[in-house]
Amino acid sequence: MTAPTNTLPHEREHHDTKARILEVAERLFMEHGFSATSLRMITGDAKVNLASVNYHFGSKEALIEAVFTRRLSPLNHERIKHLEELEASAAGKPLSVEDIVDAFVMSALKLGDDQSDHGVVFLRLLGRTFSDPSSSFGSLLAKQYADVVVRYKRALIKALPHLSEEDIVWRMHFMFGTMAYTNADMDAINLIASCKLANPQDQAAVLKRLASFLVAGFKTP
Amino acid sequence: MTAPTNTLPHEREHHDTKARILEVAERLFMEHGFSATSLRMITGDAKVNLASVNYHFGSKEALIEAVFTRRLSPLNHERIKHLEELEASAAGKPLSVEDIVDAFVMSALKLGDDQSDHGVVFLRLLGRTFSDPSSSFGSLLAKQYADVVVRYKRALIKALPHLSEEDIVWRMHFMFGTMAYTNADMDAINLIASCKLANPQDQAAVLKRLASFLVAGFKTP
DNA sequence: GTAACATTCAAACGACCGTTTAAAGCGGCT
DNA sequence: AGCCGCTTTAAACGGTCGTTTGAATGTTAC
Repeated sequence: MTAPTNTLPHEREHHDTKARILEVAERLFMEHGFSATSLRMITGDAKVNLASVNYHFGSKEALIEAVFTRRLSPLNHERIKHLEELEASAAGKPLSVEDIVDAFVMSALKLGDDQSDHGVVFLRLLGRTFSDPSSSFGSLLAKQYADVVVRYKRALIKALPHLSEEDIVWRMHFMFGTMAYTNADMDAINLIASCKLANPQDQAAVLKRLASFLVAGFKTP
Repeated sequence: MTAPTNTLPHEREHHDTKARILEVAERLFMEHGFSATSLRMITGDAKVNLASVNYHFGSKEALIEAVFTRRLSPLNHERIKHLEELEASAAGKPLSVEDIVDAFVMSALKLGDDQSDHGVVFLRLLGRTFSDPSSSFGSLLAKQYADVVVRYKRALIKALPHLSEEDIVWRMHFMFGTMAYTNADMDAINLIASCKLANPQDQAAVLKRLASFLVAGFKTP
């Protein structure tokens, strides 16, 4: 039909249109949102033909899904792997809240598959999407996150046995929210600051602060 | 020119078109986002003529601004008033973190000017907008929040003298984020839950949980 | 009544949207 | 050579967008 089959004809003759579309789309979606980013903006920036998107992905919505699964799936697999390693070391004992939150938050840093800040760009996109009402991605995100949620919830229940499940659930909700927003609107910090910040874009340092903030929230009785 | 002058002709003959536009717009913006909500959707739901928006507000963007200032301004004034009352009672002594966070978070509940949940609807819209990249509202929100930020920051610095200003700023950033997301995506909680929650839409109870979560985050060394 | 004003209305404007089409380009193959 | 997939291209499609227009409608003041 249309999409590339398994046979890769000559792998990367004249640079892959598909990959460049994904990259530019990710950036523009992050900058302008989904419905405000037109295919003409994407194909224009990527210097490919307008019809390429529908040829390679089928539709704009399918492109959005592709942008997501490309990054979100590795991220959540990393989160699960990270947690499993902790559980293996603990040998049945409950994990510390510190370790659990750390695993969830810091896994985001290991997204630097190839290049520098691609992972961070995607994190911001992800944060913005969590509160984007543009339908249908809710179920997509739900599916992608389902396993992560189940496992971290189980670990937190074990780590905080004095809390009810309802408490755990709400605090996880708050954690997701803080995480999403922190990455989404990193510029807003300057609104609050009005003083020079040491490392306004040192992701690792920010996430460390975030983690300790969240740990304290989880631990409160 | 176009907009209604100070002279109010007969106050409310055939119910005010302008008010109904504002109300419907607020709801639809919340449900679908800004760029995905068309003026035809708004005027259709509000049962007013399409041109009414441009007649009464001038443009779509001006309508969005109107939707915001109508609700956000009273909210932030309430936050400031709440904080000032605490400070008056304290007579120069530092406030407790509990009181400060409580004032910020709970002020949202006092928005029920006239009706039931209009305030909550707006809170969700506000949360979604915080991470909406649709430009220009950044400066609008910044202006609306400037005073609130300054005062709460000052109060928190006094309440937590052992923390650096940088710590305070980041934790306020986290608070803003958690607050925004919590109200924006109240449905996502069901994704995490998979167990029956006692009060999934009792705003007051949720905000109480949120406040204690945030207080613990602020207090951590 | 009528002039002046404020509001509503149906219709149209040009611009941009996502998508489709049909032809052209191009590498690998026999 | 010629054919065959795959990919790119330019152009157009129908539709929706925000906005504007000019006439109709109501409302107030003299």
